[in-house]
Amino acid sequence: MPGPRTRPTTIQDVARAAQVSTATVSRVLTQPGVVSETKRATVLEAIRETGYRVNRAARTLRTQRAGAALVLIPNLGKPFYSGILAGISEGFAGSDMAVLISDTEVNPIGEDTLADYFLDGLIDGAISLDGGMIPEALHRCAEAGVAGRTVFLCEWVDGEPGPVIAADNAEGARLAIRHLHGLGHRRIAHVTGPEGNVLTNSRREGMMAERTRLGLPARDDWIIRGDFSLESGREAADRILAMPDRPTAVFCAADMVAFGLIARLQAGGLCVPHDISVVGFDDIEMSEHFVPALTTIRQDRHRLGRRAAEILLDLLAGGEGAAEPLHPVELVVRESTARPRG
Amino acid sequence: MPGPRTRPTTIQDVARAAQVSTATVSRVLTQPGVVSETKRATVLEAIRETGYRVNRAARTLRTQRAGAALVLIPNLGKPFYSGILAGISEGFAGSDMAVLISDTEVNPIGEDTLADYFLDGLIDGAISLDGGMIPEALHRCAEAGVAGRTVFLCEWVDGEPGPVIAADNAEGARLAIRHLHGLGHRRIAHVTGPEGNVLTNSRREGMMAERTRLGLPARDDWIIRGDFSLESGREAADRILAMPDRPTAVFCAADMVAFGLIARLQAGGLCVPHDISVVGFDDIEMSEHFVPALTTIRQDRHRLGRRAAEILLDLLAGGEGAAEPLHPVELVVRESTARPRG
DNA sequence: GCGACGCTTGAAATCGATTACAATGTCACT
DNA sequence: AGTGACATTGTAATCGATTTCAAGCGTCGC
Repeated sequence: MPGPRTRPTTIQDVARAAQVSTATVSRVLTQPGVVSETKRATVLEAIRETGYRVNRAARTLRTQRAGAALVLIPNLGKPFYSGILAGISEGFAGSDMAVLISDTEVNPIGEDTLADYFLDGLIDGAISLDGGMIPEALHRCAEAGVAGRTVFLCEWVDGEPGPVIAADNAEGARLAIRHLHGLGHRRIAHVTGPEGNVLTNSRREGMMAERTRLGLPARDDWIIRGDFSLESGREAADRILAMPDRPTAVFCAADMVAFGLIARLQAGGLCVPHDISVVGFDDIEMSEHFVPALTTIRQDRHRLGRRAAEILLDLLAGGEGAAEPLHPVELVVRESTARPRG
Repeated sequence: MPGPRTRPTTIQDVARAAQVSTATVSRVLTQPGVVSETKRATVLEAIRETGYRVNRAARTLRTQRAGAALVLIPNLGKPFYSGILAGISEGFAGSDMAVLISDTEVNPIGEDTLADYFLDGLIDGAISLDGGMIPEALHRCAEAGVAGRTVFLCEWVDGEPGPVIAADNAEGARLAIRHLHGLGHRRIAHVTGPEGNVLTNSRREGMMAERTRLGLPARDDWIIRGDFSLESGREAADRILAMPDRPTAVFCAADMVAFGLIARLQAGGLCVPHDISVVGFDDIEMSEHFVPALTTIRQDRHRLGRRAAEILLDLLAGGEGAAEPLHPVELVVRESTARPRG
C-alpha cells in the first residue's frame, strides 16, 4: 500500500531556507544570469540541502508549456523502432522535454486524439512515425491552433504540410537493384509493403526506376504484394517457388519480409544465396545475425530520431522548419546475395 | 512554425456559457451524482459546445495526483514487450491514467531517477520490468515517501518488497524438460540467461529440479551461459558442435537464443529437430514463423500486463496489494522438437 | 550634490482546476 | 408554523510555480 506521502519540498521551503523570496529562487532556476553571484550560491545550496525539485504541474500551469513531446509509433513491437527512440531521447537530452510514447496500433489515433493531447496541455509537440494517421487528426490540430507542432519521421501523410525527416527510400531501392545487377542478376522480383503506405511507394518507385534505367525485364508477377511482415515473406516465397521461370533475386521492402522469404525458400529446397539472392531493407538488429546474414539497406535510425527531436525543438522555439533533405542510406553487403548460378 | 496558439477554453468559459459557477462545472466532471439532473445537462451541453477539455496541469496541481504511471522497460526493441505494453494499456483503460514509457537501456535508472519522477509530480506509480534496477532507486523512493507505488512485472529485484506479477518461470522450465523427457531425450543441455538475472535463476532452477526428479544425467558443460541474445545462441551452438558427445536436446532460456542456436547448428550440419531438439522460452511473435517453428513456453504477456496495471491502480487506491500468484505458463509444441535419433 | 540609470530583489497577481465552507431552498414531521 | 435533515449551489481559498511591477540601492555624469 502507498506509504504516507510526506509533503514534498516546495519553492517556499527553499526560499525560507535561503532567506530570500520565492521569486529569487525561481530566477535562479530559470534565468540564473539576473541573480547576484552570492545569492545564487546561497539558493543553490538551499536547493541541495532541501532536496528540492520543481513541480512540473505548477510550472506547466504557469508557463503554459507542457515540457513534453508525444511520439506516435505504429507498433512498438517492431524491432525497427528501438534505435529511433534512442535517437529521439538523445535529441531531447539537454532540453527539459519528457517523451511520451504511444503505440498507434494499441491506441489508434482518432480524429480528435492528437488535438486532445495538445488541448489537455499534455504536450507541446509531437513526432509521428505513423504515415497511416488520418488527415483529420492533423486538421483538428490546426483548428485548435496547434498546427505545425508535429514533425513526421520515416513515414509521412501524403499531402499534409509539416517537416518530414526520412531516409532516401527510393535511393535505397536503387542501390539494392544496382547491387543485384552488378552481381549479374537480370531477373529481379520485389516484395512490396502494404498498399498505400508511403514507404511502399517510394521503395517500389525507386526499384522500378532503376530496373528501367538498367533495361531489366519487368514482369507483373515479379511484383508481389506484401505488408512488411514475416508472414508475407513466406507467402511470397510460396508464390516464387510455384513459378515456372523463377527470378534469380528478390528485393524485399523490409528485413522481416526477407527472413520469412528466406526461411520458406530454403524449406522449399532453394539455397540462399546460391540459388536465389535476397536483399532486405532497414538493417534491423537481427539481420546481421540471421543465417545467412542479410544483405540489406541501412538507414541511420539513431540519427533520424535525433534529427526529428532537434527539428521539433527548433520548431517549438519559433524556428523556420526548413525542409530537411532526405537522409542518406547505405547498402550493407552480407551473405544473402551472390552471383547467380550458371 | 507553430501557429498563433488561440487560448484554449477553460472551466470559466464553460461556467459562463452554462450560467453556473465553476464549482458546478467541476462537479459535473468529477462527481456527477451530486449535481441536479437539469444543471448537469446544461453543463454537459456547454462543454460540448465550447469544446472544453480539462487542463491536466491544473488538475494535477490541485489534486496532487499526476494521473500518470511510468513503465520501465529494459529494451523497447525486444519484441517480447509489445504484448505486455498492450496489456498494460488495456489495464489502465477506464482510469484516466496516462502511460509514460522509459527504456532503461537508453535512459539508465540512477539512484535518484525513479524517485525524481515521483517528486516532480510526473507520476503516481510505476511498473518496472527491469529486475536489474539498482535497489538504491527503490530506497530513494521510500525516503521520498513514495514507497509501495511500484509494481514489478515479469522481472523483480531480489529482496525488495512490493507486488510482483510474473509467470511461473520455474514451472515453464519443468514443462520444457518434461516434454523433452517424454520424447525420449535424456541428454539435455541448457543455455541460461545473463548471470544474476532473476529469470535466469528461476528458469535454471526449475530445469535443474526437473532434471533431478527425472534422474537425468547432469553435466556441467551442458549448462551454457548465455544472455537472452541471438548472438549468445550462436555461441552456444559453437560450443555444442565442438562437444565429443553432444546433448540430444537443448532448452534455451529465451526464444531469441533458440533462433541463434538453431541457425548455427544447422549451418554446422545438424538438422533440427532430427539431430537435435530445441525448446525456447517466451513464445515471441516470430517463434511461430521461424523455420522450424519453435517449440517454446508461452506466457500470456497481454494478461500479465493488464494485471500489473490493475494491481497498480488498486494499490494507488489504497488497496492491500495482496500477493499475486504466479501466472500459469503453457508448453507450445511445434516443429523444433522430436524424438531423438536412433 | 542631484537626478538618472542600471542592477537586484521582493510583494503580489496569475495560470486553471478542485473543494471546504457557507448559503439557500425543499421537504417531512411534530 | 417551526425545526431539522438533506440536497443543491456558489464564494473563495488553494495547489506551486512564474512573472509583472515597483522599490531599494549604488554609481555615474554633470
